[in-house]
This record gives sequence, structure tokens and C-alpha cells, in this order.
Amino acid sequence: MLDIQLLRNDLDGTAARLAARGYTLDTARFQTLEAERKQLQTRTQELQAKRNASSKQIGMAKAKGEDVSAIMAEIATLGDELKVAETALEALQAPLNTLLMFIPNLPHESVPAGKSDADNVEISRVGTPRAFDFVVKDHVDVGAALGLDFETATKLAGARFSLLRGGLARLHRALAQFMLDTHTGAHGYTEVYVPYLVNSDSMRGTGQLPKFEEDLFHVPRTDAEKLYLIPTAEVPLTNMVRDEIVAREQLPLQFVAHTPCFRSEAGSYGRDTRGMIRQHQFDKVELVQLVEPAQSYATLETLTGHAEAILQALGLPYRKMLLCGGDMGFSAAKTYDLEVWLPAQNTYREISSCSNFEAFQTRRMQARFRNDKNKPELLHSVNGSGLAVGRTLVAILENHQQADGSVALPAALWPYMGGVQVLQPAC
RNA sequence: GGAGAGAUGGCCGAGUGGUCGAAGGUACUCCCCUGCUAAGGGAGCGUAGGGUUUAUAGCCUUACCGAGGGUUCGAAUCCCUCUCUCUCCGCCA
Repeated sequence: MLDIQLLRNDLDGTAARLAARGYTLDTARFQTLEAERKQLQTRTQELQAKRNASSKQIGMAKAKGEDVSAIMAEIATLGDELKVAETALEALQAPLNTLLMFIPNLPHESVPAGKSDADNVEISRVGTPRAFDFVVKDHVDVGAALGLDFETATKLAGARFSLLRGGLARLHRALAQFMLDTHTGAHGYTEVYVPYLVNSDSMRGTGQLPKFEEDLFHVPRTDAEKLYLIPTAEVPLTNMVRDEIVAREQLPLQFVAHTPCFRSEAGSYGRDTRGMIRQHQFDKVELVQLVEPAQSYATLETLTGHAEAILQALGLPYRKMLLCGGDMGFSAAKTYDLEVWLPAQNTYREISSCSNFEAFQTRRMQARFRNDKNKPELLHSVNGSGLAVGRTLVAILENHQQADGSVALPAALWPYMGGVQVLQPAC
């Protein structure tokens, strides 16, 4: 959520910055609603002030045993007038809030203009794609002999689910363990175990609601509010500080969690239908930091580096992309995507997305710290995948496959695999 | 699932219809005193909005005592619904 003051003070400037990411702000509508809001709110507050003053008078008069019928008569119709004004104000604030909640974040000045991923800028390229002296198989074919089973998953749940057996299931677990240990041990994050179902306040806090409800799975309940399956651990991790004022000495907060993620993938029919690139359920190790505003862009760089460290340790070639305005997520001010090399697709595919949200999420959440003037100030939130476990597994199968159908595991994983260095077919 | 108790400011804790945004304590900030990491004295100290303003200063004002409704001229206080916490019983990975 943007600061509404920004819209009031510099509507055209804000609209121009939003245009850079392909969003057209309805400035006329905003101005109309704002003008009406101002008038109605002033009127309402005047009436409330009058009521408060009169009630106070009545209280004082009664305490002295005086007659209050004169004052009572004076404000006889006040209640009705107030009700009308309050109702009108409320009715106006709803669309105004909705408008505000649907406006995406402003792109940082360093974000390139552009409409789609074609306009993203490559920042760096690490590792060299391997030259194969045999016909490269994709992860579905490599995995088939190792325990990757889509038929059974489909029987159990439907399309866009996968099932792993044996060494492959262990590899999946090993990857998550390795990532967690690296981030807690080498990068200073605190491991957190979180709920996988969260309430709507949490979803609103990080920006999934109200705009992206159709992308989420939810669980209805009879008596209580429905719960949503998390699409990323970003939601619970960031919302940990919702409605909190964090002591400055505790900053930066660095959290890491390994969780399943659930996405309905509405609107992506026909895209990535083969394999486990795009699933309704996948595991991810997520990094979240909550920092002082002045630090957040430096944090974005280091956090992205933390995700890169995993790719490097696993010997996976990748490139780092700076997303253009039009390709960024709704809540982000600046995003780097890390794209891993997939030889079978002969291309780089997203495996991590690292973003600075500035105060966009924390404003919704009222997540603050006490600044050097001892005043509450909004934190900045920065997060990134470190990494998507399923896609990392895919990348390992494809990049480290061997002619005989086996897969050579990176040394970093050996301790997590009980010493197994190669996954052999026909497990 | 059954029975009961509770939810107040950073924390503790008073307050059951009226000058309550809320006593007191504690923490924190500033000042004084004290010759020394203690004690004492004084002052200040909630959040989010709106109006005014060059102003994130000041002034005026609104809302907020778990959440949402209701009663009333007036609600932290009364009524209803919900959420959460605690205690006891039952069940249970």
C-alpha cells in the first residue's frame, strides 16, 4: 500500500512513476473521492465534537443537580444527523481504501522501464553451462528412473502435483536441509517454523489480498474466518512483525523458513504443464529481512547474494536479472530474479526472486521500529527465495545427469545424503 | 467436546454509565542532587487519522481500553456475536 499522503501531495508525479511499471492510475477518480472524503470527514468530525461537548455538559449539569432538558432539546436531532454523516463517510471510505489497496508499489529509480520479461536487464552470469556429449534428457525423463512419479501424484491429487520416491525424495529433503543450514550457519538467519494456514489479515499484510485471491487455496470453516494456504513463507515470516514496534537494537531481523507453498496457478493453464516446474504444491526455503529504511537496498544485494551462494555451492550455472517495471510483482519496488540454467530447455528459468518492498508491506501491517528520535517508523521488508526446492531438484537432475542415466550429486549434498554421491537409476 | 475465569497504554495494574485517553507502579527521556556503575527529588512520555500550515513544528479536532454490532444525550464500564488466553475434565498425533 502506498502512503496516501503521496497521492494527496503529488498525484501526477506518483501517477507518472506508476506508469513506468505499466499501471494507469485513475487520478480523476482519486481526486473526486478525495474531495468528497475531505468534506464528509470534516462534517462528521464537527458533529462528533458537538456531541462530545454536549454530553460533557449534561454530565456536569447533572452532577450539580441542574436541569438538562434545554441541552437535550438542543441536540435532539444531532444523533440522526451524525448517523447519516457517519454512514456516508464509511460508504465513501470503502472504495477509497479499495482503490489504494489495488495500487502497486512504486518502482525504485534504478528499475529499468519496460513492459515484459523481454525488457529485463541481465546483471551477471555465473558458471558455464556444461557441454554434453550425449543427448540431454529433461528432468522428467531423468527422474522417471530415479523415483519421480507424476501418475501416482495425479491419482492422489490431480494435475500439477508430484511424488518422489527413494533417493529422489531424500535429495529433495537434503536440498532443503542444506539450504537451511547454510542460511542459519553462514548467513545469520534465524530458522523459524511457521503455520502453513494463515488468516486474511496476514494475506493482506504482504499484499496477496485483496487483489490475488484467485491465486490462493483456502480452507473454509464453519464458525470462524476462512484460512488460506500460504503461497510462500514470506507471508507468515513477514507478518510476524505485524502490529509490532520492534526495538532498534533487534534490527535487522533475519528469518528463514522451509515450507511447502500452495498456489492455484489460475490463469497459467497450458504453461509448464510438463514436469515439476509449476506445481500446486512445492517446497521453498524463504529468506525474509526486516530492516531500517536506509539499509534496505544494501540488504537486497546481500540477501540476493545469500541465494546465489546456494546455486554456487550446488554447481548450478545461473544468471541474475534486474526486472523491469512491467515485470515486477505487485508489492515490489525492486526485484532481482535468479535464473538457473536448464539444459533440456536450453534456457535460464527463474529459481529465486529477491525483492525490496520498502514500506509497501509494512505500511499495511503497521510493522515499525523506534527510530533515533524514539518515534515509531515503518520498517522495510526484503525477501527472496533461497531457493525454490523443487526447481533446484529439477536443475540438479538436468545439469548433473550422466550418460548412463545416473545423476552426480554436488559434494555439498553428500553429508545430507548419507554419503551417497550418485543417484543410480532403477532404485 | 464439557465447565469456569479473563483480554485496559512498552510492561504490570486500577477503573462497572458522565469533566477518562484513562489512577498508580515500572521502563524510557530530560533536569536537579549525590565524589563514583546505587539511592533520592522534579518534569515529560500512547497510536492512527483529519483540519490549518512552507512544515514530519505548533494549534484545533476525531477515533482507538481484544474484534465487530447494539442500547444511551453520553460506554473501558450495560447487552449481543465472534476471536484469543488461562484453569479443570474428556479425547488425542
